[in-house]
Amino acid sequence: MVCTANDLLEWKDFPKGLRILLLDEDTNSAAEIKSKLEEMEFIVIAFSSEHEALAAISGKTESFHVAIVEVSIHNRDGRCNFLEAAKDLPTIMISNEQCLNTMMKCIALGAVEFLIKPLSEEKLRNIWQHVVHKAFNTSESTKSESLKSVKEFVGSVLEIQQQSIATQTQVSEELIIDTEMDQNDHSQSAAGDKFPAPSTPQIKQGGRSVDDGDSQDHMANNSPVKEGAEFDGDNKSVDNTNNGNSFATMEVDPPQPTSVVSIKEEDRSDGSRESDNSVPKSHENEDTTYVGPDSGNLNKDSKNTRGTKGSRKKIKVDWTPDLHKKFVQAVEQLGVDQAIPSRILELMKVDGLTRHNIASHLQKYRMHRRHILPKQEERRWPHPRDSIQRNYYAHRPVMAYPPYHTNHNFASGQVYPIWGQQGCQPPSFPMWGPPSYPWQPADQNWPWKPYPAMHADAWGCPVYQTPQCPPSAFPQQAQGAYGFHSNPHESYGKNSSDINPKDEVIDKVVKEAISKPWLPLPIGLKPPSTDSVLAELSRQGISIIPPHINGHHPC
DNA sequence: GCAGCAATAT
DNA sequence: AATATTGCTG
Repeated sequence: MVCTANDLLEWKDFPKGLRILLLDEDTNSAAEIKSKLEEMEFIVIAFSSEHEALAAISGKTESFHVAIVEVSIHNRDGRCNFLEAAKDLPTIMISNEQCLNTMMKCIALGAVEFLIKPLSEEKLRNIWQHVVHKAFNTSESTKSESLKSVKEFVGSVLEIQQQSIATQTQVSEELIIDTEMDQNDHSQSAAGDKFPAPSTPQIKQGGRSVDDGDSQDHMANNSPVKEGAEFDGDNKSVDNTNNGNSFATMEVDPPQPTSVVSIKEEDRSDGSRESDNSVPKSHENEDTTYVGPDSGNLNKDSKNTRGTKGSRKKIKVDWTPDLHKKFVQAVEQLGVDQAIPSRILELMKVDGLTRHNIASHLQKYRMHRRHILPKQEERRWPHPRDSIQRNYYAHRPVMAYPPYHTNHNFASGQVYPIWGQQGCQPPSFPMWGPPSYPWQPADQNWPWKPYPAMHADAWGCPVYQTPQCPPSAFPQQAQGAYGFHSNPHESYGKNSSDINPKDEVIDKVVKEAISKPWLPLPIGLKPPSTDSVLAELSRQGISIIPPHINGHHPC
């Protein structure tokens, strides 16, 4: 029985009526589970053999909304096959054994959750969340009819909620999670239990069902929601796990995890802000990150009537390094030439992001590449002029900064981020990918945001605060620091060495500068004062200073 | 209707 | 400063 969009009424009592495929060879267990599920008014179709179950879903996963499959170390392999065959069906594994290996394998193969028997009513009650999650996180093309139906329903519910926020009475309250305050503990039937185990998804708000404009149907979620809420999104697996009150988190979908975007709402000057009682609008960033780009939300401003796209609050996507990395990966994957917003959006699989967001980011990204990479190349492969010049570039702290980045930033001690994996990164700044990734090249680097990795030293050249890399030519270091490496080959491999000068490098530079003061200083640098030089040397343990330091030519 | 770009708004 | 939005063009 396929469910179509016309069956919305069918979900009047959602999640009652969800069709569940149950596969458990242990007849006693199966009967018990089936009984519990039926008490909750789910429709259970039980199978005692994997073969039958596979036959049942073969080619028509739309016959079910969710599958509950028992697994043990004995039938694990077979279950893997099942998971493979049931890719489009949210599958919950159940077992008597808490075998981490098996659990991981199942999850890795796409199981949405792994529950250990016995299954309590609480555990079973929330399984609908997987269905909803799947419904919202599967591409339209591969989505089964049953999931489409659910999605449609959920979308309609959420929309209704938005429109009647004030009175959150309506229909399936179960799905509603309110936003602002509290949450988490609703006693509602659906979301009710306290987050059961591992990954039981908690839908918190949902929101958007419609895209705004272009959107895809993703939802977004956030992690730290501040005031408004948005809806969920997906899960970036590990990361966005909810902190205790995750608002809109949906469960994760192993096969293709999507991420969530965090968005900040900006205050709008127009009066539409209405109500919100909410919080003092601290808008600024801080916590106001929302997730979910779309309109959604209920809370905050949603009140307005507009339906789908009317008054969408303004939300800002926070292009975190991680998100940017995803973006870059998508671009690289598509090829710079074919990277267009819609495709990037698809590849990124980040809920909440819209094509507009990406277009905007892409615009900036391209601009960076266009303006910066060429110059970078020049610097990277300078025309051999004279040996002196070359020597100079090879050993001096050159100010090889792209125009985009003003030197004064360094001068003022401001710090910059390292966008990319080629540089030494602070422990908290994860590498963006193994060297084998095709995308990693230059793109990932663009220092748009300050990052506490380097600062200007007395010489006016960037120096890492936590030097850990071997010496290398400075021009590159400077570039790496700015994240404008354009040569992928150099990028990895020497990685950290390109960017973080070590103490010895600094020493070398300092010594050289001291011993050859007649050499030109890098553009943009002003000669250090003797005092600063001495201070720097002293700081680095260099006490012997050549007599000619004061401007006398050594020869 | 989308993509891309530039200008402008937030 | 970083993004979003808008207006235009193709």
